[in-house]
Amino acid sequence: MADVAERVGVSAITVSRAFKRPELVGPELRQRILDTAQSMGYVPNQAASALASARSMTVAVLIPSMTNMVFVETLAGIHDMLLPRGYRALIGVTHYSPEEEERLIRTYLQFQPDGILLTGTDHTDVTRTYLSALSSPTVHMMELLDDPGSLSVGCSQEEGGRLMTTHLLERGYRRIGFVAVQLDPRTLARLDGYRHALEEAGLYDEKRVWRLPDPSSIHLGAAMIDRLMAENTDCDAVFFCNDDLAQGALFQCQRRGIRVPDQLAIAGFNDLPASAWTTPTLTTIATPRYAIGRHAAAMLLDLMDGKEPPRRRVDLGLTFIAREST
Amino acid sequence: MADVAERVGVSAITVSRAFKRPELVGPELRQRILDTAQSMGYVPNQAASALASARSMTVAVLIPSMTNMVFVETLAGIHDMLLPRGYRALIGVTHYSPEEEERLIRTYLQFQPDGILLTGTDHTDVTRTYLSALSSPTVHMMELLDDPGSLSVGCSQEEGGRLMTTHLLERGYRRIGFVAVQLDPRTLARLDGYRHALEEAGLYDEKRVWRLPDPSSIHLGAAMIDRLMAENTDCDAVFFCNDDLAQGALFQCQRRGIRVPDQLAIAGFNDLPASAWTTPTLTTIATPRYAIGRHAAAMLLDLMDGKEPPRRRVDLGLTFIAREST
DNA sequence: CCCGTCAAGGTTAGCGCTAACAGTATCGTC
DNA sequence: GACGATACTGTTAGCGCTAACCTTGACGGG
Repeated sequence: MADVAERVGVSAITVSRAFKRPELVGPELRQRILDTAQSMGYVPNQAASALASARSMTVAVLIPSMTNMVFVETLAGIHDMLLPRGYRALIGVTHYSPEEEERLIRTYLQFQPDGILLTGTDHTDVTRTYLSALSSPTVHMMELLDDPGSLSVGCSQEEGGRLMTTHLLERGYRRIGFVAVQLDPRTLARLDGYRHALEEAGLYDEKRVWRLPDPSSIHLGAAMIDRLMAENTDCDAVFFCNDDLAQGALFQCQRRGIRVPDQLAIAGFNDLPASAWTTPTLTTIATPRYAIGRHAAAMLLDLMDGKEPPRRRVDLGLTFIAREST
Repeated sequence: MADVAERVGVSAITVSRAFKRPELVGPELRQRILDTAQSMGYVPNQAASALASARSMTVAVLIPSMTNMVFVETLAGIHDMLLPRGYRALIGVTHYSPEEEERLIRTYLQFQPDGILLTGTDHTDVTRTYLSALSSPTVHMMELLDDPGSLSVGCSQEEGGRLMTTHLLERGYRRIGFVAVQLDPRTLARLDGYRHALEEAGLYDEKRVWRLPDPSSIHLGAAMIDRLMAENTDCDAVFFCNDDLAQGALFQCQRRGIRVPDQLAIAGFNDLPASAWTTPTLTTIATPRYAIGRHAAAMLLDLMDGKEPPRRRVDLGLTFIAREST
């Protein structure tokens, strides 16, 4: 920066301003500075800038998984919102573990992020201590928090579970199963919604619920159909906590000649792209994950500007999508 | 850091060393320092560290797309390799545009990355200038470079195209079509492989090649089947440049009652998870994308340590997977 | 012509850390 | 008992930038 300044014949601060506060430098001088910098291959040093200004222009984003498209799309929303404003996302993958999240938080605090985006509400006490000791704002994504002190953007997973179960009841199914995998808080909330809806109808039966800690996959969904058949289940419908699971189930039903939905109805969650194309097409619930990313980032931008966001809790709702599989 | 040092009764540099060069500090003093830091909520400031040490412990990673699982898995490989060594990835999405890539490079150079990972070999001149002026090493992923001055980890896309086409010829197909979308260099290399194989067999016909700039999707694959039927194509096999495209085609064939592979054979590329489960299952070529990420990161780690990597060009090969659709 | 105002640019100091070099005990060896 | 090696800790200076304050000159109103 000093070299550029000398070449142009100004002081270093003017070069700094030409980059960071362009309105404070005369237009033609500014252009000369930028051109000279370009020709000299000069690029401002972000570490020095962060140190001097106490602004890292960085947002730490923690998501449970990178291979789950749901979070990747959330990330895209965050990205699209932050980049134009000059902020960069520092992405961490927690693998659904609050302990891993704590470790990542510790690492990422070293970057003095100007804001933090977390997935879910399931954090360790240490994580909570770190965050409350921090001056940077934190926004929680996916699930909604009732605590008025916290900021959250998401949708009600419990309502999703309830919605789908109610739909199945309306279609006349009475022995509705539920397959829960991963067992993260969002899956369990969907399970709660399912249970409440069935309890209200007097039809809840624990033996129609399968809980598996494995990650969701097509393969596992197919394996679950085999298991249900082997166990001679009496289910007339199965609600899978995730679309890829349900897709695997549909594939396997097709292979085994199980007629869907006549013999067994199948429902999913999240509306992944392939769900509109399977045979039969999959009844599911679309979650606004891209919008969640955008909104959470927008809220964070407000907070980092020192503004109070319009709402501290934003429910972006769910879209029920009835298709052929139920 | 000064506060922690004072509390423990040592100098600041000892605190610094307790974190960054633990072997230089006596074990029990080190523990006392770490405990005190923890209790005071002290976390080292990465910006100051980067400034003083001229090491950002950051690697810039540029990928074309976040919604394409192929690159997400590559990212996972990179992540898994870099994190244990203390490096962080700064992820940029180029949307398949060399100009966007140039813009991102400019932005990310501000972070003084210790290394750079790029996808493909298609870069603007300005990007190349930036990189050659830089002291940090760069590794190219996915495609292989013949230039001995460059470092690359990937597999031969052209060979992939050739492999699949040869397989189709061996199975007796003679009027083999190709659907190319996105039209990025990797797709075009597969198309080249396809063309060369057919030319050698004297069976290449330009009218059986479809080129579309749109991104790959199930929807587009399904639409292509409709288009092929509407155009009354004489193809007995179609090689889709991507699995999701091929999956869409399979779904649509099933819907329209087109028998696969008897009436029309269908092949894909990349081996996405669902391809083993469609009806019929999809013949495809598995690409070692996770391994590419790991290897590229490992190569970069060597270079950042000042070591020369064992090889400057690593071909991780392809795996042909014959299934029911051909 | 004085004064206040404003735009454009400069000076000074310091952000929090670590490289490089400089001690200072302690120990074993001859 | 002198000497070098080893293990640990300290001192000094500076990384590249920007916040906060300061200077200068142009301009316009009364």
